Amino acid sequence: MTLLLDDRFSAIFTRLNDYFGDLHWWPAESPFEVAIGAILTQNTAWRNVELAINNLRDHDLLTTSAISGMARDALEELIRPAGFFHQKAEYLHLFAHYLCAVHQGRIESLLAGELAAVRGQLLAFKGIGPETADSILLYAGKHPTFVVDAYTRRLFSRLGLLSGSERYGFIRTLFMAQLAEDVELYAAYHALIVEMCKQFCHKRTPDCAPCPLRTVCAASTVTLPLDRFK
DNA sequence: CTCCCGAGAA
DNA sequence: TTCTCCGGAG
Repeated sequence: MTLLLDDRFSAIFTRLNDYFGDLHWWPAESPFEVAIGAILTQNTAWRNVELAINNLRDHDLLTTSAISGMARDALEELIRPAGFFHQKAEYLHLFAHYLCAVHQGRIESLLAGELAAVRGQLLAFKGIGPETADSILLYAGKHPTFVVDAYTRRLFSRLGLLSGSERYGFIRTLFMAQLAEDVELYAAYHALIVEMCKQFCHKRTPDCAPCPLRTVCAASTVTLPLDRFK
């Protein structure tokens, strides 16, 4: 794949970072809690994930051994607010069981390997796809991998930098090729993209008028002169 | 492609 | 009532 350097990817980061500042992602108190959140938030509003995680925290169940040891139906009830609770309970169980059986219950042990190798191991789990794997790798494992989600596709297609239908791996590789290999940069950028879409770049009716990227956005409904990106 | 699912906003 | 939400499996 041939990729030409395009400073717009860095320019967008700068604009977002100037506007939103440090968002302090990922909101979690431990690497394993990051993984739980990453699985629970699949196609689910973070608000609902917080309800589920708080249920687990209130019962001191945010550990691999606790998750692994509890009954499936009890786990389902606690994570119910996060939706898709039957499958997510299975995913959490499978992951926690493995960590307890092979890594003494320490996700840090699994995440300690090389990026590509650990990524392959994560993707082998039922319930962990590319976005969930990259979220765990980046925010729990501090590995330099870029997280691509529906927000990334939507924002950058509206900006005119993606069509939106590219494969996950293509978009991930594109961002990593355009940016310095930096865990903090990748972590902050993904957080900024999420916040940007939650506040302005909504799916159906984007709020373009107050959007901090309106002057550089191809899809902005705000009428502007043609001096974009300068 | 369809299905999985609750919660709050529109 | 419908839509959307920090996707993934079959």
